[in-house]
Amino acid sequence: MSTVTKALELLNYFSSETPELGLSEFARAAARDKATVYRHLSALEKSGFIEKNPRTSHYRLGPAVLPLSRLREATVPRAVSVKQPLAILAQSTGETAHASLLQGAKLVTLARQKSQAHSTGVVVNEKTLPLHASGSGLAVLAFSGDTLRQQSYAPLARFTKHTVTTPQDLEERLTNTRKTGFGIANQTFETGVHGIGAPVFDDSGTVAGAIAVAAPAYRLNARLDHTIKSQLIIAARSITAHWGGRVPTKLDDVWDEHSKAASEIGANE
Amino acid sequence: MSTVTKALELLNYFSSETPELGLSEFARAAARDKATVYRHLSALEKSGFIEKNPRTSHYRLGPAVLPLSRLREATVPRAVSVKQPLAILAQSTGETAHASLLQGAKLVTLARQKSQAHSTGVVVNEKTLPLHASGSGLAVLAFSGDTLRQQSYAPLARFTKHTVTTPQDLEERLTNTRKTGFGIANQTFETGVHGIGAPVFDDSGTVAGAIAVAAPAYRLNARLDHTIKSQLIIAARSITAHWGGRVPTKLDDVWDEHSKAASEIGANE
DNA sequence: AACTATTGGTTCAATATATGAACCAATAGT
DNA sequence: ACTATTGGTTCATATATTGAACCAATAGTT
Repeated sequence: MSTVTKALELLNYFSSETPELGLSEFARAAARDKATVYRHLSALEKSGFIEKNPRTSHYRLGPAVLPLSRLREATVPRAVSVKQPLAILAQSTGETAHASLLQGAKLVTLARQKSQAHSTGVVVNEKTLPLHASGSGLAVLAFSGDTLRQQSYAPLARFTKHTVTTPQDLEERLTNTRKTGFGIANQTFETGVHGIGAPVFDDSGTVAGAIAVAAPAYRLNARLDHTIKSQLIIAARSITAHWGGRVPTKLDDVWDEHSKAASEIGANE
Repeated sequence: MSTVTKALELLNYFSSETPELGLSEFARAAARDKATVYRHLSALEKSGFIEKNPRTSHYRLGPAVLPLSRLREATVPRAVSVKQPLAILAQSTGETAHASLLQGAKLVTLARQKSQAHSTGVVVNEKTLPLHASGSGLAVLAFSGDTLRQQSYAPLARFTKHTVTTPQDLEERLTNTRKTGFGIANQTFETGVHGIGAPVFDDSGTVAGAIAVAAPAYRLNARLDHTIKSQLIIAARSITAHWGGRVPTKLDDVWDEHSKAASEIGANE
């Protein structure tokens, strides 16, 4: 592993729960020598990627990331093209909509949108989504290469009593995801929360992220399930197009099936 | 210079004008060996800080900067506390308002707000502001340490025929900035554009950035000048407070002077 | 169609750079 | 007053970084 990679890896230890870390904490977390970590942190600080909290003398993210993020968004617009579909998704389903970006083996939040329809709703926090236990994660895994899938096997963390924790079970869910076109996380990440996710593709020709709708499990009936899935298809297709990607033919067909089924149900009502 | 610093420095070669660069371009720009640059770029790519455009195989900023920027803003809110004062600034002056962040020896755009008052207005592009030739830059330089001032001397680039290009002239302007509490850039950066800037401080106890109003030179009369300065004082104080900083006592007094003078003028009208 | 210049990427010996154990001084906790 | 922790530094050792030379593949010229 190159020095640069090791240094940049340190940035991953920041999170909304621990936005600041001391030198020793870093060294412990990264399991590296204190002197090494110190030099890496100093280098990052010099470049403005981190800075020291003048009061605690702990390290926190620095201002340099802001202009980079602006420029990235100007170069490759992601957040901006997600905004509208996400708003529609939240509004039409009456639930919380969420868009995430695949980052190496992590699924990070890009944007989210709470609906005003109900007084109770799912609150999404800023943590990265688990690939094996969230609707978005399953959607991404199911349509990504083997490399990512193998990485995600490593330790299948348990979040609730419904979390899948064996590679076999996971593989089964992924097969199901490919068959239905949706990643289903029925209380596998958080008890009481039912998540449904769909993959989004970009110009690299691979999965780039996912969108999902999270609803309180008790509110999810057949009708809502249908609404969510139909709206997810629309949103996923729109975002994929904006990101310069193409929905794989197979998935496209599966989603078409769903739309047809939906219209039949509509006819029966 | 550490390897990490050298690698991160490469990110500075991205700009809104050149959002993508090839390997050879990078090597030329950074004046370093191609092999070295290649490894640095590969390391950055591995961490998601850059990615290759699948079509051109050139490098561009990667998705990793987005979540970092979100987290930075969640940890140390900057953009969010600038938004409202900037909007008020633009509205009350009828001109373009701009907020920037001091990043090493660079002044990068944090946010901007165009006013709707006039059909013509100053368009601010995304480039970094020159320290010696912009209102914001002078404001920052005047209230920052010697280290930064010396760095900024290096090559005083000429932008217009009014640009100051000698250290002596610059020092004179800085003295004036300290005396009046405002950085004045009358067509020193762009012909026809008159910029007025004020410094903003944060919890580090030093200048952290600046806000400025840019107006077409022909529109700037005594009255508008007064309005802009008065509003800048309000905005700069508000933002400084939100950023956890304190306006230096001397500057505070100077600004108080201006307010008093303003009320006198008001009385004469 | 042959020539030339340029591109992104790779190799390997030379060496400059990163590493970590031991060591500070300064707080914080007991 | 003692102990454990903190952020930070030193220096010989080892290892990762460096760059000249070298690819194969396009792109531009003649």
